[in-house]
Amino acid sequence: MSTRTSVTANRLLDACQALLCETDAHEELTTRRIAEHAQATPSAIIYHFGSREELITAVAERVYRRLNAERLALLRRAVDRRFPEPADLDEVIAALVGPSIRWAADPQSSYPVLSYFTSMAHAHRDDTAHYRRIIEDVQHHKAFIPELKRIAPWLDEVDIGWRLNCALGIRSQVTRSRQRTELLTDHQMNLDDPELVIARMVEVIAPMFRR
Amino acid sequence: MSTRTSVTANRLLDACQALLCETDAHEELTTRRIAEHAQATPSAIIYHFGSREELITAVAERVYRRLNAERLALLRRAVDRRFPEPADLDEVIAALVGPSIRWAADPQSSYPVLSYFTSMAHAHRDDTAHYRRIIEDVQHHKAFIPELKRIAPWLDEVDIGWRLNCALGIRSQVTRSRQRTELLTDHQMNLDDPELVIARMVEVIAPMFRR
DNA sequence: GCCTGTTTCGAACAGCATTTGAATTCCGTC
DNA sequence: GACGGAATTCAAATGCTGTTCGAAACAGGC
Repeated sequence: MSTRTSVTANRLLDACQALLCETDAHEELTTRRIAEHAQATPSAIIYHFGSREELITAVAERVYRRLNAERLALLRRAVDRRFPEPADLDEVIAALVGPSIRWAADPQSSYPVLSYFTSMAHAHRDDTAHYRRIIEDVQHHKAFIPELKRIAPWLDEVDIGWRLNCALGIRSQVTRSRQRTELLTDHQMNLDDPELVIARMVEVIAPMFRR
Repeated sequence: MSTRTSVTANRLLDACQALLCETDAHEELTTRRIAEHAQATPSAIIYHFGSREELITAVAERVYRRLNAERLALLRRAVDRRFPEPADLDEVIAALVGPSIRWAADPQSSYPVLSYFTSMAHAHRDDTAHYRRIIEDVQHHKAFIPELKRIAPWLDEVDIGWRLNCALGIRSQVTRSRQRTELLTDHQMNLDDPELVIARMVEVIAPMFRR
């Protein structure tokens, strides 16, 4: 196997990402089509990544990293703005859920990669690390715990983690089950405006951290 | 195609469900293996159901129906207990999320079917009805709206639907991302005890519907 | 007995991810 | 510039997959 950094490897990553974002027909995400799109052969995928799944995982990891960086940058900004006082709760929650919501609403973004990847990781719940590894990486989320603890010191760390987890569940529901959200709200909510959706989420999540 | 009710069709449904529940290796959910387990041939799957996916969908539908019935029975019980007063909020929320949580915690249950099915339906977001049909069926969830409206009359129907949707997101997070939940709560929460988890969820969801 | 419609089955087919081994390209060293 | 060994590419082959097809087996009404 190679270093995963050759020009071909990068073209494969880009091709895979493009196919995941452009089309909704993920049936067509075959090694042959990815390779064709990258001007390579299916064997190149195996050579550089070991398997088709590991290529997809590598793509997802790239995208995840960008999303996480955005999240953490927003958290830092929220903290800095009030330091040394605790950050504003609404702003921290917006930092937590905002990037996902904005990406999911933007048809230009790479969000479909994450959407597809998490579905797959859940379906193959068995499996050899490489799917789960990314899904279970909660370090960036854990970064929110200390600040939330400062905001709501009467909650212990378990309570904070539990509420954080619930907030993430709400986020997933909104980003990944858009149509269900629409049906339950009778199409009265404008899900195309991410800032409005974020405000709605803050409105529901913030009370979890209040007395 | 047949009526889907012949003895062979039923054996195929049972075999598919058994394979989905028994093993974690869903790679192995092939037409040949399902057929073998049902003492039939792969062609029988096509003949009775049209495709492998439609067989899986039929299995999921069967399981969904049972879960929904359980949910609605609990809702009715909660309503009847206080009639003509509005039902107890905590009890209504427990009716909404309880069955899923209990099924997910019970290794004997058919919950893996739903877990697998929803993942697949999300991954193939493109697609021809037959996956989505079940996922987007929110009628049983909508049944909760009128009662929640009686409990929290100061919220309009959109607010209720939105909060209901958020509650479902929390439920999904807990049932489907168990390990993430464990990590965020530092393994301090006993996720094996469904009643304890339900109580924790009520504690977080109920405030959404309070003034 | 036959005939019609339903159900089963085995043999094919196209497509898939991956393996293999040979061919090609690359690059530091002579 | 030429050599040698490693890194990379590729075409062909392997063993899966879901599905198609046509022939066989079976059913029940006349």
